[in-house]
Formats: sequence, C-alpha cells, structure tokens
Amino acid sequence: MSESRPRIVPEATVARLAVYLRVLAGLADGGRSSVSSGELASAAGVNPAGLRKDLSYLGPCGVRGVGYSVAGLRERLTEVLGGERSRPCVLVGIGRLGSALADYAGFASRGFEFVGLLDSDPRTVGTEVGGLPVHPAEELEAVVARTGATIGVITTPAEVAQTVCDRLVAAGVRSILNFAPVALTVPAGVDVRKVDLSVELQVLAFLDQQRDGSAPVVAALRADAREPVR
Amino acid sequence: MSESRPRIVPEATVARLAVYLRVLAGLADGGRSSVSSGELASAAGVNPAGLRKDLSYLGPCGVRGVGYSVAGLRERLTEVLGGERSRPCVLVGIGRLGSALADYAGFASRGFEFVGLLDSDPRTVGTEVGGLPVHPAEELEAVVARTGATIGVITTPAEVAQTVCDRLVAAGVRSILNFAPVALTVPAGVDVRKVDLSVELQVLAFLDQQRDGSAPVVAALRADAREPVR
DNA sequence: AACCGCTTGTGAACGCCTGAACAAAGTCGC
DNA sequence: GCGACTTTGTTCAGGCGTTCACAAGCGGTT
Ligand SMILES: NC(=O)c1ccc[n+]([C@@H]2O[C@H](COP(=O)([O-])OP(=O)(O)OC[C@H]3O[C@@H](n4cnc5c(N)ncnc54)[C@H](O)[C@@H]3O)[C@@H](O)[C@H]2O)c1
Ligand SMILES: NC(=O)c1ccc[n+]([C@@H]2O[C@H](COP(=O)([O-])OP(=O)(O)OC[C@H]3O[C@@H](n4cnc5c(N)ncnc54)[C@H](O)[C@@H]3O)[C@@H](O)[C@H]2O)c1
Repeated sequence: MSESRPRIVPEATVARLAVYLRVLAGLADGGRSSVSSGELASAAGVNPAGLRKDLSYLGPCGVRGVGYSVAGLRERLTEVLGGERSRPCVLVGIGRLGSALADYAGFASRGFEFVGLLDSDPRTVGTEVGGLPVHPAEELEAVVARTGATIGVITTPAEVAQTVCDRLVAAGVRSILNFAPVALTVPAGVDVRKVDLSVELQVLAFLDQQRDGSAPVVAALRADAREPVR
Repeated sequence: MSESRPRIVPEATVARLAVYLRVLAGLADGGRSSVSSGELASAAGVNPAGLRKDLSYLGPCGVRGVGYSVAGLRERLTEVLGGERSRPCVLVGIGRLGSALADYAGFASRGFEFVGLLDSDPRTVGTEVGGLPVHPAEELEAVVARTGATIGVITTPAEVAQTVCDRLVAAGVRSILNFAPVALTVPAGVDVRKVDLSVELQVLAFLDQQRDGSAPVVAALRADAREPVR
C-alpha cells in the first residue's frame, strides 16, 4: 500500500542534497517560507531540472504551481541525510589543519560534534582546542569506545595515516574522512572519503595551462593540433 | 605515422594523474626505477585498467612487458599537469584554515607558491604566516598585478566570498579554489573548484545511516553478502 | 634467431549521471 | 466554479566515465 519504495540515491545526488540543505538553512534565517526549484538551484549553483530530479529521489515533497516549503523540505532533507541526532566524530592529528577543523563552528551547527581529539605530540596533548582537551594517541580505542564515535577524521602526516585508519576501523569507526595524501585501504563495509588539496590545485594548474594554449604539451592534447616539435 | 589523434583529457582523469604523480615521487625517493600499472594503481587506489587508460591520453609512455619508467613517467606527468614552473597563488582570508594552508609545505614542493596573503582584520595584517607577511585586503588588486598570480584561494567567511571572487577575477585571476560554503558565480573562462568539508561529513553521515537504518534489508544487497535468501 | 611470458595500450560494452522536453497537478484570479 | 498560469515530477535521450577482455609489442631466454 504505502509504497515507501527505498530508491537508491546516487552518491553525487547525496552530496548535492547536503548543499541544498545548507541553502535552505540560509533561506529560513532570511524568513522565507517557500522556494521554487529555479531559485534554489541558482543559489546552489546547479541546474533546476537536476535539482528536481535529485529531490524526486525522496518522493514528492513540493507543491506544484507553488514550489517547496522551506521548513518542510529542510526537515525532509535533514531526515534523509542522517537524522537530526548529533553524530560523534573523532579527530586524529591536531596539527595546523586539525586545529582549524576542531575549532570550526560550522560542523556543530549541522549535527557533527567532535567528541575526541587525539595527537601523538606530547606538546600538543593536554592543550585545549576548540574547547576540547587533546588526548594522547594511545587512547584512541578508549575514546572511540567511550564516545561511540562512528566518524573518524584523519589529519595526521601521510606516513601514519594507514596505521591510524586501521586502529579507527578496529575500534568500530565505519566512516572516515581522510586529509592525508595517501590511498587508505579499508575492509568492506567501511566508507572512506578523501580530501586532497594538492590535487585540487594541480587540476587548476592544468586548466590554466590548457587555457594558455602556448605550451607544446597542450597543443598535442588539443583537438586538431599536431605536435610541432619532437 | 604520428597520428595526433584528438584526445581531450577528462577532468576526472586529470585529478587522478595528479595522484599518480605524487605516488611516483614517493617511488623515486624509494629508489625505484620502474613500476607496473598494477603496482601504481594499487598505490593510488584505482583500477589498473583505468590507470592505463588514463595514461593512454598522454600517448604511449610505458614499455610493454616491463612497465613504466618512474623518472620518465614522472617527467611526462609534470609536464602535462602544468609544467615545472612555479605557479604563483594568492590566498585571501588568513584565518584558521587560511593559516594552515599558508603554512603547509606540501604545496611549495609541487610548484605552488603563495606569493600573497591577504586579510581584512587589522590584527592579522602585518603578522607573518609561513614566512610571508599578511597584506591588507585593499591591496588585493595590487598584489595580483605585481605577482602575476593566476590562482586564487578563498578562505574567507561565506558572506564576502563572492565579493572577493569578483575582485580576484577583475584583477586577472582565472583559477579559483573556494573553501567558503557558497556557490560562486564567475564569468566564462574562469575555473572554480570548491572544497566543501561539511558536505563530505554529511555524505559520510548518510552512508552511516544507510548502513544502520536498513541493515537487515541492505545486508542482502551488500557485495560481501551474496548468499540468496535462506 | 625464434620462442615465450609478461605488460601495455585500446576497443567495446556497460552503467551512471546530466540536461532538456513534456505532462500532471495545484493554485490564484475572476 | 472554472479557466489559465505556474511549477513540479517524470520520462527520454545523450554524453561521460568506468570496467572488462584481448590483441599487440617488448625483453629475456634458449
Ligand atoms: N595543512 C594543510 O594545509 C594541508 C594541506 C593538504 C594536505 N594536508 C595534509 O593533512 C595532514 C596534516 O597536515 P598538517 O599541516 O596539519 O600537519 P601537522 O604536522 O601540522 O599536523 C600533524 C599532526 O599529527 C600529529 N601526529 C603525528 N603522528 C600521529 C599519530 N600517529 N597519531 C596521532 N597524531 C599524530 C602530529 O603530532 C601533528 O600534530 C598531512 O597529511 C598533510 O599532508 C595538509
Ligand atoms: N576552519 C574549518 O575547518 C572550515 C571548515 C569548512 C569550511 N570552512 C570555511 O572556510 C572559510 C574560512 O574558515 P575559517 O575557519 O578559517 O574562518 P576564520 O574566521 O578563522 O577566518 C576567516 C578570515 O577571513 C578574513 N576576512 C574576512 N573578510 C575578509 C575580506 N573581505 N577580505 C579578506 N579577508 C577577510 C577574516 O579576517 C579572517 O581572518 C569559511 O568560509 C568557512 O566556512 C572552514
């Protein structure tokens, strides 16, 4: 009867849903009560048709001829994207990047709470970052067990990232966000997402060079150009 | 004959090429002189066949029966991904995240050099971060013009990101890496890449919930549980 | 010199995602 | 109450990226 058909949501769509949710939060703060797909898509930087398709995975949640209820859609998206309950996260490697993350208010407002900060440097252990004490790396398993954290964030040097990852997984963490420039190996059932800032810059550099079009290499890659030298 | 086929490199491939380049650097440090696609793919966390296809966009650059020359492939990738020349970058918004980026050694070693740090906070202006002085935000245009920077990194609060972006573009920057949680609008010919950490966490939360919430149902659908229903 | 094993390079099929056009449906105005 | 307009939800086609599988080519060996 009530066919709550569990449609599979593509991961690319899930990422965009998170963006829509943030835009909706801004609209709600602005006092808006409804939005059209066009307006929402514009604010999110995507195609209106694509946005409607994304939302259609959640079943009909708009009103034809009017648009979407800001409050209603926000609630629905929050529900789909992992509930409104606070998700405990542990952060390993409280260096420059780790400190910035731990101190960032934007995560807590979206339900992500750092419940454990860990580092191996004795000079860092014991200090407070973002109102939380930094624990020694040896207590990783204990912290995960005590807090029930299911998300782990790795901001350690690359050399130890795999080891830290293994320990997180063994302790029960099943979702990992990795900032270290290495490909982590994890058993099935564990999800890893990688943020690689060097790669982002490198892609920009490539696009830059491709635009310039003067370099020989680019000429070889262009549609109808022949390699001039060599 | 030298048939210069019209090959365009997909952006997804470019991103992976950057990863291969980093892995090759590590192999070179380890004294290796050649690698197979399988080994390289394993270290990069991708499919071997996909890796070979990625490299095939650059034309034949391996030796059949042997593998790839570490030094040779490294040189070729460096060339394709934007040359070896140092690329000047400006960084706007020297807060927690911006400071971490400015202080990071991993960028300089890959040819990215921060030549200008800018902030609007009088308390930050004049200080040194990563060996560079922080300039007042008003000097953005002057700094870009003087340094010839073509890449801009935005780590300001979201409210001012679009304004900063507009000024960067007007000053001649054509590649932008944006950490602020807003969709930037830029004219054609300017490339923007966005790093959205909140979205990454939200996707992990979704995968987490998907695992937990429908565990009994999904268990049968997961790859490692291919047994039919008993 | 010819054979053999190994690895690359590539062609083709498959699946996923994106972009656009169209029909359904609800509301506002009269 | 009814018509017309607006906006959603869906369907369809196209492109892109990924994966598999196999032929081609090179080095080493006899
Ligand atoms: N800072 C950046 O802008 C930036 C950019 C791109 C990538 N990254 C990557 O992010 C990671 C962190 O960068 P960072 O600049 O913050 O480095 P960092 O050296 O400032 O911080 C690393 C921290 O990890 C801690 N650590 C080392 N081994 C550990 C262990 N076994 N267990 C727990 N903690 C341990 C160190 O004590 C240190 O505090 C690195 O892998 C780096 O390559 C950083
Ligand atoms: N820190 C994190 O972990 C994190 C995570 C996700 C996203 N972000 C995003 O990255 C951005 C920066 O985050 P942060 O934590 O470093 O914030 P921050 O407040 O520590 O730093 C922002 C800096 O930008 C400067 N600034 C403000 N207006 C400016 C202007 N017009 N011109 C130049 N500089 C200006 C401020 O003086 C400040 O130094 C924000 O948009 C934030 O949402 C940060």
